[in-house]
Amino acid sequence: MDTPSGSAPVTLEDVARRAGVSPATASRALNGSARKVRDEYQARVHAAAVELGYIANTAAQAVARGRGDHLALVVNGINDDYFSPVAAGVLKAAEAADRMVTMISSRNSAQQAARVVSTLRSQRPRAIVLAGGRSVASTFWEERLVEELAAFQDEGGRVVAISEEGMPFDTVSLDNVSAARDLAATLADLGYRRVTILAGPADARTAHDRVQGFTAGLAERGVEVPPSGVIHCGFDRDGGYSAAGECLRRRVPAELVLAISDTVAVGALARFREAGMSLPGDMAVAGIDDVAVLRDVTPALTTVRLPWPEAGRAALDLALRPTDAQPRLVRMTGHVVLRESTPGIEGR
Amino acid sequence: MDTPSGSAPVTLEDVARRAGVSPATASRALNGSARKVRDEYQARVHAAAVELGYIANTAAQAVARGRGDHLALVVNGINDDYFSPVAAGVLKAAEAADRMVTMISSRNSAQQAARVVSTLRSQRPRAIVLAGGRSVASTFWEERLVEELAAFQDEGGRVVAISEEGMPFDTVSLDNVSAARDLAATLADLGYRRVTILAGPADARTAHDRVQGFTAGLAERGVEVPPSGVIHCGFDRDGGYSAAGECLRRRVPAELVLAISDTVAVGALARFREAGMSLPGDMAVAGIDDVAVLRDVTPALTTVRLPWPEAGRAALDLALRPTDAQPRLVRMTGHVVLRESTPGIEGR
DNA sequence: TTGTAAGCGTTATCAC
DNA sequence: GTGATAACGCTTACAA
Repeated sequence: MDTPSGSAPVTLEDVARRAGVSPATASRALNGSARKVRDEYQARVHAAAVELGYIANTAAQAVARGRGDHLALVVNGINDDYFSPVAAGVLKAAEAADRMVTMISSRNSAQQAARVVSTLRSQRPRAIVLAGGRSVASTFWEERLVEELAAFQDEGGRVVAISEEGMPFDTVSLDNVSAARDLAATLADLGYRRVTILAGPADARTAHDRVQGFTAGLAERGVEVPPSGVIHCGFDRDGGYSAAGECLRRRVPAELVLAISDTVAVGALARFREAGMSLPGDMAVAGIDDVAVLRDVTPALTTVRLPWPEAGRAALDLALRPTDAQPRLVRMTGHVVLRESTPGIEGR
Repeated sequence: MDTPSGSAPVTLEDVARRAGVSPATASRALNGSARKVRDEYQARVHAAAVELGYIANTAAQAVARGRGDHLALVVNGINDDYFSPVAAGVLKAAEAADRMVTMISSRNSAQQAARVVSTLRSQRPRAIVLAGGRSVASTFWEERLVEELAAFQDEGGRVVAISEEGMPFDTVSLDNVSAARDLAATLADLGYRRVTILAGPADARTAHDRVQGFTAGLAERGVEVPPSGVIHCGFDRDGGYSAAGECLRRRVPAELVLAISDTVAVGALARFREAGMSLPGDMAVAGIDDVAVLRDVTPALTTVRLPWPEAGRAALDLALRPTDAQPRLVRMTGHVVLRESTPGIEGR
């Protein structure tokens, strides 16, 4: 407790000596072990540990056991829409399982992700959870990333992806296609016919799937989106902002803008308002994700609620419940939330 | 590269053997060392490492060296207003310094924080950065936390706090008092006289300091805030929402609401709008922090921009530049940003 | 400069 | 059940 200044950390041996037992017994008493330790020793060791303020050295444990018992979480970026909800889900589950989580950002780049996984490998974590959408095409760095993860798995680590299906690892996927389809269909049913899609980056899988869903949902209701009605943009607020500008410039006749994400939608809202449009009167806007922090924008945003925290939880479950079986897949779906930004079309 | 299935990780010894040198030489060649290694061996070892796909086991390194070389970042919570900007600053600086960062949440509780630091200690990181405001009073768990950190420092780790001044560790502090004072004074100069303060939790140091700053800044301009004009609430959006409701209920005559944070301000905005008020016509609202994700609320929020990312950077600098000197202190200040939510009072 | 060998703190094996 | 003792992978005196 009141350790003298500049002291070295208390080791297991210190505890053992103090308790009058062997280091082996102390180890068995303090950390789990198949073996039982006599109650008296148990007590003595625990007492000694507390008195000395012993804290196990996890690095040493990792060396001895061949692998640490913590988890690593790779996210696209700290400012990413999905970071917060996913991380919250993972962290909560991790806490319940009494596991430490190392979070690290791959900054939206497969190259960085590959590097990051490589670094992570050196920590010998129990599992790596990779959160973040992949590319449409399989790029060099995407492949490198998969190799790196495969190598990790090969060494005895576990890999879980929260992303689109298709990686050769346990995966938790949110159904972007049907989320977008449901939203589009619902709004078509509300009467919208002339639709513009803010499509995000052409090479991002998540964006691609959602656009696919939008067009499919609209098509089911007999609504066509002309090529000029699909505007690609960045997967963030500024992307939505400039895409909305482009939308204005092109003078596409539209009564509804379908954005691939809430953040993009909010950017669009800002741009339209700047153009003097009345919202939602002059233009209806909807997004996907139901980002919590955006709940106070005006008009309140119609969106699809996607269970990101649950996905995080599920990912940790997969990570903690190893299996020899083929890669497992957990699919999750969202549900449409209608709000003020897309009033029904009464009499236009 | 193409490791056979189920293989054990490549060790330094494997590399050494392959390169035809001793493990010692391989170690010196791959990881920094005072010693020089003959160029030929250097090359051979590096080649062998690449061929074998060697990745150093940081756990083993940490055991051998007595301490790891990664950093740990303790944040209040993933959904915290300050999490994202601070973490971004820290992570960026860490990346520049080629350091891994373990992030972990203390979930707004000193008790959790103490526990978390204890766990972190077991990882033997180079430094622990503690981000998050402290309490007004020194509670049991606050003290426990400080003890835990002190013990860590005693063992040779470094501690840096991003919080209010006063902890016995290197500290980066943002001047909450003057931020609030500047804002209040500026708005008083704009003509506001009847002011209500959404004060946040009474025991949170950050909130306390900002309220102090508000009243001081107003007092300097001859504006008094009656006791009923100070409403305590949660340090989040919902806190602001309900406090604004309370404000309405009390029928406090006010033309300006000063919220201790942007998030609280946004909650208030929502509540006022719900009450049918026109904003900013019927009520001016201002916050503090300049949270990026809130930039699209309407009306645009007057606030004080606080350099959180820079604080994160500065904290990492302190962590990476050890010193024997007394705890160092880096003070940072913000600047007022006037926007639409607080138009000047023309003729009321 | 290089190699040998002794640690680092912990766990696992195997006698007792 | 317990305790030597040998790993674990790496670093670092100390010799050579």
